[in-house]
Amino acid sequence: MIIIQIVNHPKTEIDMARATALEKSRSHDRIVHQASLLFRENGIEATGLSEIMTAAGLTHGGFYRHFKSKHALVAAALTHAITAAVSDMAEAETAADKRAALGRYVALYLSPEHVQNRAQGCPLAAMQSELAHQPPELQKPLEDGVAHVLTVLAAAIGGSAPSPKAQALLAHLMGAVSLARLSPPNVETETFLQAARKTAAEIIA
Amino acid sequence: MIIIQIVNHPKTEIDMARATALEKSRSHDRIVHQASLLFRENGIEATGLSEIMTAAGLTHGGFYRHFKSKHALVAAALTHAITAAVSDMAEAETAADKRAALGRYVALYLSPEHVQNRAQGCPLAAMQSELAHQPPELQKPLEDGVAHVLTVLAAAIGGSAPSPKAQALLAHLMGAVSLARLSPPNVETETFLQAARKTAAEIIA
DNA sequence: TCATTTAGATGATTCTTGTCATCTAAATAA
DNA sequence: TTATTTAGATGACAAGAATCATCTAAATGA
Repeated sequence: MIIIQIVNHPKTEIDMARATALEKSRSHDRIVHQASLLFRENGIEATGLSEIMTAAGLTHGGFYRHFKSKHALVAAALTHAITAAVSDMAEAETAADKRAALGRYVALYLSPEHVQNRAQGCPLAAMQSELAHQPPELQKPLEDGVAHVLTVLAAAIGGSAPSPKAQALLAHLMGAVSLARLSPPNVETETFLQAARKTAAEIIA
Repeated sequence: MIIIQIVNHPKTEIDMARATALEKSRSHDRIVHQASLLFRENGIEATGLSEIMTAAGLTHGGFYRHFKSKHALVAAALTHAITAAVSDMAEAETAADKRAALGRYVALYLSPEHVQNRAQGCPLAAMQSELAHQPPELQKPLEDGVAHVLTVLAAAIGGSAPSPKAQALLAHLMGAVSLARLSPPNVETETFLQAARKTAAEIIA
């Protein structure tokens, strides 16, 4: 009741719009977030819209209030995931001891946890081959995202893009996690990741 | 007419069976080969059975004379592609100068041609993320294939599996080609591949 | 109070899959 | 000749997808 009274109180135009707009914005964010998890976990094509909407607590029909197509959602989810990944790296870029921070990031990337946690891990490693088959309108967000990651890595290493070292490092990180995911989880995994960390350190040096 | 006469001539049982069996075997091989190309080029899920059968010069309905399901074809196509890739490497394993032969293989893998030629290139690099989502019955052929590749690489380097060097090398190769394919083709590609070749050489050394 | 807007739900559509029963044409065997 | 086998073709089917028109319930504004 109190809520209703409050709602009925006069508000500024911005406030009035904000109430519903906020709801929609929250739904929007939930859809994007769940999509980014499911795409990484099960693949883009293998994930249906209804699965995503259900995960977001909605039904499939409401989807087109938020996106004009599945492709548009893929773009949003990809950008979302890359942005999150870059902000993980941002620490390495701004930290006092860049090298130490970068080392911590590399150790996190080349950890067994990351190998197992595909849904919350690096979107490039998780969706690599599928990303190459996306339609042209997705290529630009993708290429921009890759370029962004490379810029941040280059800065953390101590140079500026285009940096062959940053490229070699990213390639090595992605390849190592991908290969680890193609092999059965066993005791060798850790020694393999150790070898990958060693190589990564040599690339940075 | 002559042909008919020849056909009507008595043959041994083996010969008689061989004529049709050979036809079927050839169709079978064409299906597997075209599938392995299309899966790498456009993705496994994105490639329909009718597309594959048309590419093999047949119609979609005949498919189930050769395979019990699409999954069975995926397994056959994957094994086919990995076997072909390994035989490319075999030279490096048996050559007099193993290191030089391995160097040639690495140069070929990290070439612009391989980056562009996804359909005929390394199946692991081409289908990476999709392979991880395949059903359990495909995991064993896949893991065996990866293990086989690693064994051959380890032998070429001069050790035996499990070899952290071979693992790090394969990871770097796969990652470099994948990353190159995620970026727009431009002049930087060659300098990036150059950096990747340098790192590969350091891993082997 | 009543009219308008809109986020989300329902349900239908259209398309594409993988799958399979059935038909054909040719080759083999009797 | 006639019967049998079978690789491949035809066509249908069910399941699942993306998409979208329409309905609903609630909130806004007059």
